[in-house]
Amino acid sequence: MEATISKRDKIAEAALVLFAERGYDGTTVPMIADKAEVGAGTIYRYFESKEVLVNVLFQEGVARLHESVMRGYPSSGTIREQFRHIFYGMVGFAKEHIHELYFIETHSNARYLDDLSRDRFQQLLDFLHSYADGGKEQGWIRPLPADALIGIVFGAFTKIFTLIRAGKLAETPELLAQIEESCWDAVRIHHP
Amino acid sequence: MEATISKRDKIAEAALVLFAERGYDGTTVPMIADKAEVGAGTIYRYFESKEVLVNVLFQEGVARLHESVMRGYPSSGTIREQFRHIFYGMVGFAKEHIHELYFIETHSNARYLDDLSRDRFQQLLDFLHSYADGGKEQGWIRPLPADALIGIVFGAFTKIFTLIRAGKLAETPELLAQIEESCWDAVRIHHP
Amino acid sequence: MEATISKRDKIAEAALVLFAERGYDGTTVPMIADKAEVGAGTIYRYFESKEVLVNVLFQEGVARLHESVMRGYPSSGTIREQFRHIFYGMVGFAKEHIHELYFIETHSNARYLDDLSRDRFQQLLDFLHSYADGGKEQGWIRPLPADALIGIVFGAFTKIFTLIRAGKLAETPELLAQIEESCWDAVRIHHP
Amino acid sequence: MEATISKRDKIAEAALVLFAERGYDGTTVPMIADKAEVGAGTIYRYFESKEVLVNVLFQEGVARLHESVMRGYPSSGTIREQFRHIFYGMVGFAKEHIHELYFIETHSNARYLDDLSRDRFQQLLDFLHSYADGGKEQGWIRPLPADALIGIVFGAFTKIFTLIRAGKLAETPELLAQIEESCWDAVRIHHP
DNA sequence: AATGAATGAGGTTTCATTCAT
DNA sequence: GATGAATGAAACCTCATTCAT
Repeated sequence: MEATISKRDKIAEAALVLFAERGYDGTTVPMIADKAEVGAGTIYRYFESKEVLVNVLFQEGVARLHESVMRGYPSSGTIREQFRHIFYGMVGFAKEHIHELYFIETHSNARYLDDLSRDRFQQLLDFLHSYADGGKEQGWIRPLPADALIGIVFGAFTKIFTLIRAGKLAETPELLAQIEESCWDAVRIHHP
Repeated sequence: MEATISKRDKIAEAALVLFAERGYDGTTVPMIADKAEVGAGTIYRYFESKEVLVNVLFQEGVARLHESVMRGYPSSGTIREQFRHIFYGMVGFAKEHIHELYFIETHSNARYLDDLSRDRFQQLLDFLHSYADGGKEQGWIRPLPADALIGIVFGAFTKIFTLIRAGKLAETPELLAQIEESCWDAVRIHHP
Repeated sequence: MEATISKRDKIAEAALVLFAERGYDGTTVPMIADKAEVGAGTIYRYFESKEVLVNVLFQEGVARLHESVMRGYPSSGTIREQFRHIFYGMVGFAKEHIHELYFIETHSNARYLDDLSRDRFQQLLDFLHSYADGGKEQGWIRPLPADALIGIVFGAFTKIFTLIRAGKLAETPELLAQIEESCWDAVRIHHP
Repeated sequence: MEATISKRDKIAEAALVLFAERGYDGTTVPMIADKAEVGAGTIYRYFESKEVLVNVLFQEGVARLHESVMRGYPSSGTIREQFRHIFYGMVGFAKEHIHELYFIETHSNARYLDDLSRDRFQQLLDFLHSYADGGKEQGWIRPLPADALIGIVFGAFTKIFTLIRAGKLAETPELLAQIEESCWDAVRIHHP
């Protein structure tokens, strides 16, 4: 009665982990039910179908990631400060729920995502686009297409956290600081 | 006799594209048969099972990627030259078959990979590890764990080629040159 | 106390309509609960199971139909008068609850009817049998098996009321009078 | 290899009997597979879904019934002769496959019938309508709505064949002749 | 060698029923 | 008494694999 995790949340959590580990098609509803310790039928009281479930998880995840990146964004800070903010926003998000970033990354192009899911993800990309465009205009960021710049950082970052999640890399403040610098060096212009 | 070779290859090619686009679990054997324009039963003449098929494709892909990266490797060149060689080896591989790199990337941790597949992939990683370690020893590469360094470059690179494959980025020599520089800047030490 | 009675009746009424419209197997307990505006669990306070529910409804329906046909039966009237009485007894019953006759008709041979339900229905048939046999003995009714005679009238009658229920036929005293005559002509002997 | 009943036909036959005996919702796909002596999956090679199956059976049944009633129809015969022809067309159809008429009768208003099924059934009704209207114009048939006239005959007829199917009535030429006369008397005008 | 019809295990989903509130 | 969340057996359907042709 007190501090009980709701069934809905247990299901969502179990599904997220399994989708991240095995993919959507490799995860069965009974697997989710087992991990969440509920009956298989119970899942359908909270989510219309497996497809709706994955979309809800994706939308919620993207919303949280968006929020993590945006909260306290230094709109009038330097491009460098803004980059650091975005990076550590992603770090905070990834640390909070180690599977969620990987889930979003691996599912962002999935064929079973509905329009709303695609929209929400696009909104996040739009924000990053505007950051990249601003940085390019001010001459701090390389003159690459925004998609490429975002891809480089996002690609490198999620790969690193995948390694951390797999236990192949130990997450320390020092490592994160170095990765952050590495990513910044990947996108910034280097003046000789 | 040529028809026989061609049939096995049509199956392999169809399976590779589908696995890259829909994942292993999202691809059915009849789908592969349709795309390869063979009967479903024919697939089992060439591959014992769907699982064997995905492992064979993975092993062949990794072997080709390994070969692309290794051929003409400038063992006595500079770290910078070696980096460029590895990068353009990956480019050459990715251009040759746009789906194959993505297939390898998305399947390299899959639960259905057998020991041989994991081994072959590890051999490729080992080579990259030794490159990274050499670079660090000589003071050209950041003092990050080799896994992290490889992750950054591999993560960024495959993300970029995913965007190219999706048509969101146009592949030009200039773009590639910039990406190469960007990746190098991500891992090298910047002297003031 | 009145509310209690009303709740049982709301369930019975909702179930009857749904069983008539969708059949027993096509009707779910939640559907009945929705239509009756009660919780699904409440149904089980009044009826042990879905199967018990359909049997109770059937038995009550048959009892009411029997009653409608028997009340005021002119035991010493002519065969013609008795026929008219039975016919308008069925009409009265069907008008009182347009779904109930169809429900009885479509469920009278169902595999889930229990012995009591079959008995009650047989009692009604027995009464009609004795009427038919009497009519045949007196030379007014065709020398067909009683089952056939009853089938003809019952079959034609329920079909007509199905059309009325579906709105394809308007129920008027004139129509009913003609149908009554038509049914009588179907079973009586025609003297040249 | 010779005179083997095709799997498709075994499935169709098994499904028809079960749908007639237990209704659509009361029949499960495994039941059909058992009765047809095929694997459950085989059904889906021939019919897209259970719903498609019931529609195909309905359409084929209605087409055969229509054909039975129309073949050799005496367009220039008397109303009486035409009635006899239609009646014995139905008899021929019902005798050929004792379950099929009952299947059509009980499913003709089902919610899962598609537009084509409804259309085909309406075409049969249209033919009977035109017969009834012709008979009324010529003063041989009672001035009732065509739907009512058809309902009376169809209702009585299927009820009788249900009794025959259930073994409660023995089908003899004499019985059929009497039923035919009875039905005719139900719809014709009686001149004093 | 090549096919694709056939299979049944296992996938997603529904639903009669129970039971804590 | 009344509820509706929870359940798991069983529904419909898919698909990896086999095998007669």
